[in-house]
Amino acid sequence: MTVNVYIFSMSATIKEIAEQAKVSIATVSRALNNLGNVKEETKKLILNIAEELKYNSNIAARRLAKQQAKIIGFVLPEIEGEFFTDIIKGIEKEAYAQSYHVIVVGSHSERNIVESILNFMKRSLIDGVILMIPSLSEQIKDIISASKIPVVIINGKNEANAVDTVSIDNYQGSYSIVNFLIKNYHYKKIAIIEGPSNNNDALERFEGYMAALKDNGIKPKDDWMIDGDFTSKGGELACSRLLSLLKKPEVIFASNDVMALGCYKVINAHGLKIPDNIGVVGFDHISLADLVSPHLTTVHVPIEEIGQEAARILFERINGTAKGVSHLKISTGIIVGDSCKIQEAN
Amino acid sequence: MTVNVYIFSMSATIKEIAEQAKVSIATVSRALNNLGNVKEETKKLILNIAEELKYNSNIAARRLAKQQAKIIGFVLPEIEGEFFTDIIKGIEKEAYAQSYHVIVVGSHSERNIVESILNFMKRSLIDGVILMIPSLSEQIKDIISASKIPVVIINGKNEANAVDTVSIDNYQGSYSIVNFLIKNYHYKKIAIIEGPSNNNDALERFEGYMAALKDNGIKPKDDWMIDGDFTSKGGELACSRLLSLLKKPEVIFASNDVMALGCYKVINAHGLKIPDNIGVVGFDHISLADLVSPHLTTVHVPIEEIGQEAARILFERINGTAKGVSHLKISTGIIVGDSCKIQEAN
DNA sequence: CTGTTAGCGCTTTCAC
DNA sequence: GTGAAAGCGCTAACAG
Repeated sequence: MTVNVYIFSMSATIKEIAEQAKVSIATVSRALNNLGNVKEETKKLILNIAEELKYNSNIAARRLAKQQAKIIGFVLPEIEGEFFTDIIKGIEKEAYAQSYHVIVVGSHSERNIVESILNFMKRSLIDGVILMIPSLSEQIKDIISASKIPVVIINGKNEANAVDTVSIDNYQGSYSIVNFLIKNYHYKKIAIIEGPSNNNDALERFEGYMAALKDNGIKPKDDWMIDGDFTSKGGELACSRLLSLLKKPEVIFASNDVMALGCYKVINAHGLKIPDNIGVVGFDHISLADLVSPHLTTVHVPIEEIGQEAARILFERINGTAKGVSHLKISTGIIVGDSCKIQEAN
Repeated sequence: MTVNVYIFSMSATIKEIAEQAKVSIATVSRALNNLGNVKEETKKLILNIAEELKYNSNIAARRLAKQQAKIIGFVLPEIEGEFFTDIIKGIEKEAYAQSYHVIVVGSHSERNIVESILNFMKRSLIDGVILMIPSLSEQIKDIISASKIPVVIINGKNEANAVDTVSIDNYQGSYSIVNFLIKNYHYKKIAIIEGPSNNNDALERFEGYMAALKDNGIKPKDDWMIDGDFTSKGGELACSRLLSLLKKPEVIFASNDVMALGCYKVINAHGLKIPDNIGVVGFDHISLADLVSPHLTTVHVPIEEIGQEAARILFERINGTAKGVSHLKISTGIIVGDSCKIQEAN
């Protein structure tokens, strides 16, 4: 690509192209948009001139005429986290492939999620929107169902409503790592630190844990199911409880990595060694899982893929090629670190 | 705010308002845009009707007429990092205050930065752009200088060119933490693990280190200045080198947190204790700095503020209120963790 | 103060 | 195949 100043010199309009090609603007429009009904010859001529003039269509004008924005929106939740970047990247990638742009709005002190969404939907600013929200309020549900533009929700519990959703397959991820602990490491005494009780991810992860135990003939033990809150401090507290038990577990499944790190801290403070004295596994595969020592064994969540799939589904709906409501579950994988150790048969 | 279905029902146009108010569309436009020259009475009437009709201006139409997009762009670099989210949040916050929207484009396998930028600037899509790039190629410089729309660069070395920049005050951050190590903890033997030699941040951090030593009458020691590359592995290697020296330093200043974590790993592996046997400090204050134990003492970088300031400067330029080229340095702060210990006088 | 009117650049009928 | 012309919804002179 050659970069030169002309690119910015007041991009040519179809009118100018029409003049040079000695045709009408209608023909230019047709040629440029590949609408057929244009003689090959004139079309080539027009395309050449357009190229020469470094023509770029004026997006606002096209939008006005077509009543279509070629923009989708992404509403950021209020919560913090390192993963938005990746989600945005995924969305943007797909949007690029569809020649769409992505507008990002956030919710913050001066504005709540509802307002963000509404502001988006009104004014014919965008053609579709991706929402990332921990839970759907009634108000938001109303907005969505009244909305004229397609909506895809990331990580909402798919409450069988008519909205497309994309979410992590927490159940599968949880099941497979617990199963892995049993089958591969021969762990039998597996504790879990749960997430917030009102959090859907946390709930599904717990269910996966229970199912894996059951399928392996292991009886769950109440003492080994501790409440947590997805924070480091919460992990520490829960871990302390577990270490103070008379019958300690052999391994702790923290239902997110941040809590697993809390466990690391407490276990070290107790003068114990991971994985020799006790194993730890997490869920999420946040970047620091690979930075701590020993490396954390955890469930990998393909974050960028979530964004990309959400966008893909949104475009299916925008383009009218969707064939029913999607509730996509993104599968996870296992990252094998050094925080677990094969147990001798006993 | 009351949410109801009407919001989405084909937003009214100024024409409809004009009909109901029995005035011309021009008057409606004036009233809506607060342009004066409208009798208070009619204005109130118009505003009422607009409210009633849930009027929302059609953005595309306004853009076309005003030749102004009310959108700014943000170009994501190819590099990874947890901080984009915060930067975007900062930008979006400021944009919201100015009633602007933010479009995000990324650079990835299918598209390089140059292409992203060009695509942005052409087509009158946006009114200004914020670029986040590690270094300015000649090509990009050309594009920027030819550009008709304002550009603000985040984290570029401000090469005295005419472009506004916002960057971290690496020198000050580095100087102050090293100074803090000396003044507060009485460290005298301070090693540094440098960043990549072609990285401007790394260079400035090194200079801050040197200056702080000098101002405290401490002579730098070649053995204690080790090359690094901002990766965890690089931190490990450098730390190993330092621990193998006959004359070991008392504390290691890793010029970013990730390398500091590499040090943690090696120091633990050597059976040494932080901060009893050796201290460690970092730079960046990434989220895991607070999750490891002992908590890392490091330099805090206010990331969201960077985005917000970049946007603020961009709007100054868009609105024509800028008074010369800005090269803003964002000051850092010190996060006191537990990875350092006061040294006894010796 | 208010109305008329000419665009902004593009798409899209409807004739020819 | 191609052109003329009517908008899309809004802004901004220009009259009055």
